[in-house]
Amino acid sequence: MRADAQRNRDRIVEVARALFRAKGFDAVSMDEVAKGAEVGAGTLYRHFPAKESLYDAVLEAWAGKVNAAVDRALSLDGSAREQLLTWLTDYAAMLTEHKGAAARITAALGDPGSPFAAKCTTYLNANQRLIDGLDSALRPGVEAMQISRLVGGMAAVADNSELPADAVASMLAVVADGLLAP
Amino acid sequence: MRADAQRNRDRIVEVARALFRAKGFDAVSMDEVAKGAEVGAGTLYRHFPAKESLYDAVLEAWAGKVNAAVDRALSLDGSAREQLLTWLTDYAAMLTEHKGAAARITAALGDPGSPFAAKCTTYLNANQRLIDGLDSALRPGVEAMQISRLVGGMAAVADNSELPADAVASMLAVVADGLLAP
DNA sequence: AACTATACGGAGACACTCTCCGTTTGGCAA
DNA sequence: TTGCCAAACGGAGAGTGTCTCCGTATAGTT
Repeated sequence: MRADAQRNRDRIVEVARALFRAKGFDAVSMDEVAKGAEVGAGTLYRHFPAKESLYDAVLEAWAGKVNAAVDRALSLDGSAREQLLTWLTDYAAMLTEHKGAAARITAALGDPGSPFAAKCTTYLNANQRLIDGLDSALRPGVEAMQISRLVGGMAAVADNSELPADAVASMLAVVADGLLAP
Repeated sequence: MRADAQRNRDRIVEVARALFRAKGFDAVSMDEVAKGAEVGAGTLYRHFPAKESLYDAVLEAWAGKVNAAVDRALSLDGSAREQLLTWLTDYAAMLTEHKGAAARITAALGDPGSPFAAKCTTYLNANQRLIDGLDSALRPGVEAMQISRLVGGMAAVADNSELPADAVASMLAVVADGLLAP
């Protein structure tokens, strides 16, 4: 990539990150990003062929936190319920960190063609590692996809309605108890 | 209301119902509805000041089914778990009957200014009746809003990803077990 | 210094929601 | 029946998005 192209790309992602964090996916226009990064619309769209691709680039580093979170939960010195709840809470928090991300990523869970496909795989693997780690404490037949959807759905609701942390926690507690073996 | 206005309104709702059912909220344009009902855009917007108001009108009758469903569940001859699961399943099925409805209604749950406010109240009341009916079988402190959000979130995920019935059922089973007393 | 692949910018095509306002019409009163 | 006017109509177009096209500029190489 040419040096000017790299510079522009970096600046675009930086500006977009700030805007998305402040206003959420829908409320940010591509024009706004282009103006902020001082590039033309054409340049913006050559780097990121769709708005979702730009969003994906913005979330890049953040996806790496997922594995750290599952490690942390599994290494926790507590009951299976505590470990599970820790992970679910962290997981939901990461999904709601950027407004609009939870619904988008959860919707993409089964779609290999989505710009978020790589992130979905990361998530599913993390949940699988959790299932393996908690082993027999979970109800039989629980799958990674199921947990991803359950928590993704809760995170999307929390995000949409801007719920306080305790409302989210009480919903996650219900999900956690449901996931543990009867 | 003048007779021609009534006729137009009825035709608009009828056309919109068919379109929304077939394509979902986002994929239907107001122009399309106007063309289909053979009215101008101005007429459409006089009857329904926003697209969501039209959607609300389309869902009108359907909201009445909610109370019937909660009655059915409570009068069921079975365990509390069976009653709860029956209701959650019916509830989720009603939310996913129209593409896009689950996410919209769930997002409106705490917003009295939404066009869906009346429907939200109906839902919340239905869940409250369920809580009263099941009484001590549920975990302490469960609220109607909580159940509405939990199931609304699941329904939204199911709707977005077009999940098969058994995938939805397995998620609802987790939620149901979580809601029952430990 | 010349050359070319690469990248740039911004006008504008296209799709949407929603508004404004001149025109038409249903329903009533004389 | 006729005349009136409040109520209703229709559609052009304002405003706001996403994304494309293509003539122009420039980085990096020879």
